[in-house]
Amino acid sequence: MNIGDAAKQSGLPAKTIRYYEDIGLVAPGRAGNGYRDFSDTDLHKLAFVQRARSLGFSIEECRALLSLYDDRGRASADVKDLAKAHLNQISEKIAGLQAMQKTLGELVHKCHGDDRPDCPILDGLAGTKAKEDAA
Amino acid sequence: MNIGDAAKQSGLPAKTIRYYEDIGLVAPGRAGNGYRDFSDTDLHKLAFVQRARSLGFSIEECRALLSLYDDRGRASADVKDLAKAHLNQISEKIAGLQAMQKTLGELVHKCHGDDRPDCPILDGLAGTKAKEDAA
DNA sequence: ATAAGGCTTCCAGTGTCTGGAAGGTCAAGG
DNA sequence: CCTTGACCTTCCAGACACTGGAAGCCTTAT
Repeated sequence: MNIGDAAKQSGLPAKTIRYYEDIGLVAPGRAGNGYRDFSDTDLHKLAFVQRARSLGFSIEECRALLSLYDDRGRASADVKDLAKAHLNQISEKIAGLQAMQKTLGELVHKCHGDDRPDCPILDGLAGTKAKEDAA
Repeated sequence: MNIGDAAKQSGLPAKTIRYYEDIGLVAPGRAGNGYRDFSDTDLHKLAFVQRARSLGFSIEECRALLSLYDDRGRASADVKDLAKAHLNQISEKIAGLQAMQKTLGELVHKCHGDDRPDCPILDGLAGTKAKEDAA
């Protein structure tokens, strides 16, 4: 199967698939004309990586997951550990974003947003009047 | 003021400050010896950018905010629009991460995590048994 | 024969720094 | 005066995960 069809079936752009080959995530064979030739196994791996990436796993985490997937004798605990570590990273990112949301939301709330120049958002960013002064 | 002190006062690494000069966010003067010489205004700008970055604004958004900050005649509505657009981006990121958290959390929950190879996480990523089979 | 579309490789750019090398400057101590 | 160490300078390269584009070969249809 050529790269265009592999792209359609895996949901990944052809460019990305070539990149994945470059970094050694997949190793499709080659047809006589030099075209990449994707087997079913290759396709499964691509789809696997696509799903793992969509869950936020880094490329290196995907590589680790793929090698666990290939290892018939793996311990599911190893996979679970990797996934839990990633869940922690996700939670931290969410917490960070929620903190931003709260702070910025408060500033936005305080800003009247008309054509006058006075702006609590800029004041907050500048560090002047950072605390509420008769909010 | 030298870059080391500017770094301490703004909370930004010296490397980052040099980078910000490179891309034109700040333009400190130079002392006779070639060292950068940061004025109070430069320091304020650096601290401003530091805060804006910590709220997740991109460099280009920071550039826009700085120019609004410099513009005594700005309309606060312009600032508010920028901030609200950024709040939307934050909300979208949070939603995306929460979706990942939910999906991955369910997979982790289903995985017994012992030394046997059977692993619902890998099955889920592989697309086989993606739906719960007697979860 | 030709044209369209898919495939190949390679180079460069995205965004935001970060690390390191090679070398100039400054203040303190001997 | 010389050395040492901390600080400063510039420039190059790398990190992440692609993405775009150019130049050129291969396949298929007309």
